[in-house]
Amino acid sequence: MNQNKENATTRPVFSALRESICTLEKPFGTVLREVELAEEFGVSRTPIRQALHQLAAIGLVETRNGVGTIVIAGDPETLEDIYELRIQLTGLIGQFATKECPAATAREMFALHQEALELVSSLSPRVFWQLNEKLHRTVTSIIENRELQTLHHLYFFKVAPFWFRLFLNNPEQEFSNLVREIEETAFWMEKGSMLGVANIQQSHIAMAAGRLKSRP
Amino acid sequence: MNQNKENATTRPVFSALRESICTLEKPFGTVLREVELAEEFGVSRTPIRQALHQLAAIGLVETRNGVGTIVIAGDPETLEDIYELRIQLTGLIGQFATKECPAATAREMFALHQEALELVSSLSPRVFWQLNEKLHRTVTSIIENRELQTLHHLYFFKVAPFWFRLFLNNPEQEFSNLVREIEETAFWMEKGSMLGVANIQQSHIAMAAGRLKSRP
DNA sequence: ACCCCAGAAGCTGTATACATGTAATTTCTT
DNA sequence: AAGAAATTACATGTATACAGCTTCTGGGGT
Repeated sequence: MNQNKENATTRPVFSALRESICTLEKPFGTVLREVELAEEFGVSRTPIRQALHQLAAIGLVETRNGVGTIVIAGDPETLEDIYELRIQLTGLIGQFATKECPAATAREMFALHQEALELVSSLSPRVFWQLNEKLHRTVTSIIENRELQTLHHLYFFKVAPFWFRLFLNNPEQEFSNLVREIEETAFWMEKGSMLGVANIQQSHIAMAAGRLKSRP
Repeated sequence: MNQNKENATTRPVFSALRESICTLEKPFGTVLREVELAEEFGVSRTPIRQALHQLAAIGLVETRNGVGTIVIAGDPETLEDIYELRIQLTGLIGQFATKECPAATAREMFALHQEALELVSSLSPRVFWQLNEKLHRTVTSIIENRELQTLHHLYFFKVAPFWFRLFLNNPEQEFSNLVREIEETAFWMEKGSMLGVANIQQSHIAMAAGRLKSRP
């Protein structure tokens, strides 16, 4: 759950695999084999195994003896459970956020909005992913309760495979939604209403969940 | 986070260590050494390391290169964060619980109450731990959202070291509190009000948090 | 007497060899 | 020819050897 700073070898493997999974480069059902990954990353099986175990711990993969490690992120069965809980968790941000919005954070969000406006025409999946991650990290930083911070971070990656699928199906629409989300978040941050930030985040997550439901 | 069913070797080590930590047999600051544990459990370092990594993933320990794995469960610094979030999570049970209380579950809780009444005089730490765990498992079973179930389970173990310390300081008081908690939970279960169950749970957790604050 | 640095001891991190589990394929039987 | 049992190929699980990092200790310089 806590992804530790730790091991210089395991950490990059973990991050790379997590991103591959969230961006559907390795979609639901993909089988990951330790020896293959070991050769790919140029390390032994040991750190690969550690990374896979960490991914299993946060529920992105499942390891089966004699078979392999299977990607279970994006499992349609658990879609509703994950989104419903994430919506509630996001609502809690309002209660556990900093009273005031640090000026630096608001500026960061405005800068992100500018950046997004410039890059929106690219429709690049990689850019879309990076903007989303930056938005997420900035919002997370205003949470003062470290436990909620950890959970919010965790569930970002749990829902990522779902909304990334939405993006691939309709890049223009989702990209413009993202720009609006960033804009509205920046607005409430400047106004200093952390409750507003939480509500906006909650709304966008709930709307994404709705779009997923309507088009499976 | 998910404690997998998995490995026949790693799993028992993980469970045993988790219980040792939660019952303060290995209190905050204890250093766990892989070779020692390996000899103690009669296995190699490999499964021990896996168990320790799992414990680190759920935030009960922290591994430092060249030093050892240190128990950080019960860290006074994070006490407030953990309890505040757990209180909120427990409140969510009301929204995500089964509509009706399964008759078997209510009966289980009544049986637990009887058992608790019989065993209360023992004041045994082990009994106290087991009753608490049973209460927890039964309450968890009425949660229909699997993600919330996982989190509720996770945070039970995260706060365990704190209330177990309360118990050791004042066994009679805490044992009688536990019996009341079980009794009240059983009452609401029989009434069929899952919201009532959630509220009772939330109250007792909040009260425990209060007791911890007043006597550090 | 005190401080600083070097070196040894002991820990975790990584690599690799071996054991065990799973599933597909092949072969033998009917 | 069809089906079931055995074998084989290949996956993860476990054990162990070696490398790198921390910390403590002891000796020498000031």
